[in-house]
Amino acid sequence: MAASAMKNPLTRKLQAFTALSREDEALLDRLVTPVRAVAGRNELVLEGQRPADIKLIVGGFACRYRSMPDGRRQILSFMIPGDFSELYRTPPRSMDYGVATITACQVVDLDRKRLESVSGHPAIEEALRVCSFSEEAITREWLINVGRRNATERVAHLLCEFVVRLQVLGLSDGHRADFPITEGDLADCTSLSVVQVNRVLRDMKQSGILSLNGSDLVLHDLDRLKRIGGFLPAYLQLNDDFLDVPGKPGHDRPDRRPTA
Amino acid sequence: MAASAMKNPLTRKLQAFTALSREDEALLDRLVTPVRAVAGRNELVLEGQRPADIKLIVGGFACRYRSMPDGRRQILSFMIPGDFSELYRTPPRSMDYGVATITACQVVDLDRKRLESVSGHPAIEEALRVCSFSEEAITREWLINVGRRNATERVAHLLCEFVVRLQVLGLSDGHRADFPITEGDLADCTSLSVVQVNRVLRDMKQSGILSLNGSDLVLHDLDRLKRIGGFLPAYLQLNDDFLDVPGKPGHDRPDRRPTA
DNA sequence: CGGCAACTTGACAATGCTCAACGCGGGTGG
DNA sequence: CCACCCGCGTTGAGCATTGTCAAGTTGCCG
Repeated sequence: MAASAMKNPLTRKLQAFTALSREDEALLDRLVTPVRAVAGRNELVLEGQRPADIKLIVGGFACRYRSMPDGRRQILSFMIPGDFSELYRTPPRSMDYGVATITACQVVDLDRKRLESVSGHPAIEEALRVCSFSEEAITREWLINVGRRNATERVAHLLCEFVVRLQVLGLSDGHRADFPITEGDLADCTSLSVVQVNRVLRDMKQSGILSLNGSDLVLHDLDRLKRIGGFLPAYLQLNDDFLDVPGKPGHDRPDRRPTA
Repeated sequence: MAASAMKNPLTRKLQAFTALSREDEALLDRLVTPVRAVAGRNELVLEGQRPADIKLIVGGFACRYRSMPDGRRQILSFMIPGDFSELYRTPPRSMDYGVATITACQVVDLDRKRLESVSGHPAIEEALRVCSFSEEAITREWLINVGRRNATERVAHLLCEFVVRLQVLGLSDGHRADFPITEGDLADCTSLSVVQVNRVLRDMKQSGILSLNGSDLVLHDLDRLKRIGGFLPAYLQLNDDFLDVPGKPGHDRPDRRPTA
């Protein structure tokens, strides 16, 4: 696993969907460069515009969002390392959402032509298609989350999804993660008020489900959290390696964290 | 419009995205056959399954949906004539949603191979890509709807979207439409209770915004409805023919408070 | 004519929002 | 170096929107 920790986040993510050859990996390595640093709380793509190139996050967290006329914001999806601002299809007349960093990010500006260099590499193309489906499924899941789950369930589901996605990248062992997301961000994801998010987190801390000091998130009782949120990870379309084996309460996978 | 009313709904929809040649139209005509009749309230694709072929609706209304453990249902999108159950990409391991008819429908069962016969027809491929983006944008819009709009706004937005989409197919003049959707269906779309949907519709009828007798829907004050719902149709990615001319009063910021 | 699905309405309950206030820490400018 | 400020977190009180429950009507179809 030490070698795999060196892989770039895009490769890691796509390998969670489909097996890739060494040539595929080499091509992806070439794609993920040059990297540009962007501070936190910065716009990457403005709402309603049609950016010249596609942004690929390789470090840090960003989000797609929409602003409401009254100034409120709805986050449409989290973007974590390995995620594109647009996915594998002809761009539309104009984007219906914006993209902004949450934390400081490392970003690759991908010319659309350059992204097409993957054509002729069926495994990568297949992985990108599954990736595309996975993202749509996440949006559907968020619609369910906001529409049909109460405050506690929403936060629980969101945390479960987040940690699984990080685990794919080797950024979490499935229980602990660096979580620099503010309560305001969580509120914008779940369509709750900041106050309500705060209360939900307080209750979860008090019942020993999780702890959150600064940006250090620890999920002490992941199974409980999954049950609360009704989290069933099949929609993420991941390989079986990343999905739970049913019946195992504490499925610890040793050492996914490079430095701790 | 008489000749164009003869076109099949798929052709009409795709032409709202991109211009098509006569050969393209002929190909699409061949695709939309044979047609099978399905009664209302019937499953077309079961949740969690991976159907052998793609369903294309050519008549009637259907929906994508998810069932919750407590038996409630969330409708993820309306399917109207011209809509596919899956869109233009490699199918996933399993579907995270089901597809069911709402009214009696006419359905084409499309072998995946057969759908690939459009390759080599760039205009159709382009239209399908835009179509795909449009559908995703609709899902995002629904997430906004459920997350950030109150009951009146949600219903207003849903009705606006529905009528515009029907207009593209020639199934509405933009003000009147056959609307065989029950209040229960609307509740499942908007994440409201049936009771609340009923109250919203009652208020709208009383304030003269719309009337609804049986399945005959008339929108008397479309601009007001758009303002209430904050409906801005750009996300549908339609040709300018189908979009509002800017500068009309309908483009103000939406009313935040409900009508009464 | 009976039955069922959809629609309708009122009364009540609850989930989560708004408002307001305060703590805390890191950064910044004087 | 210190004071201030701003973003973030925290908490309580009151209340609005919407859900739940219950009951009754309508209308269609067999």
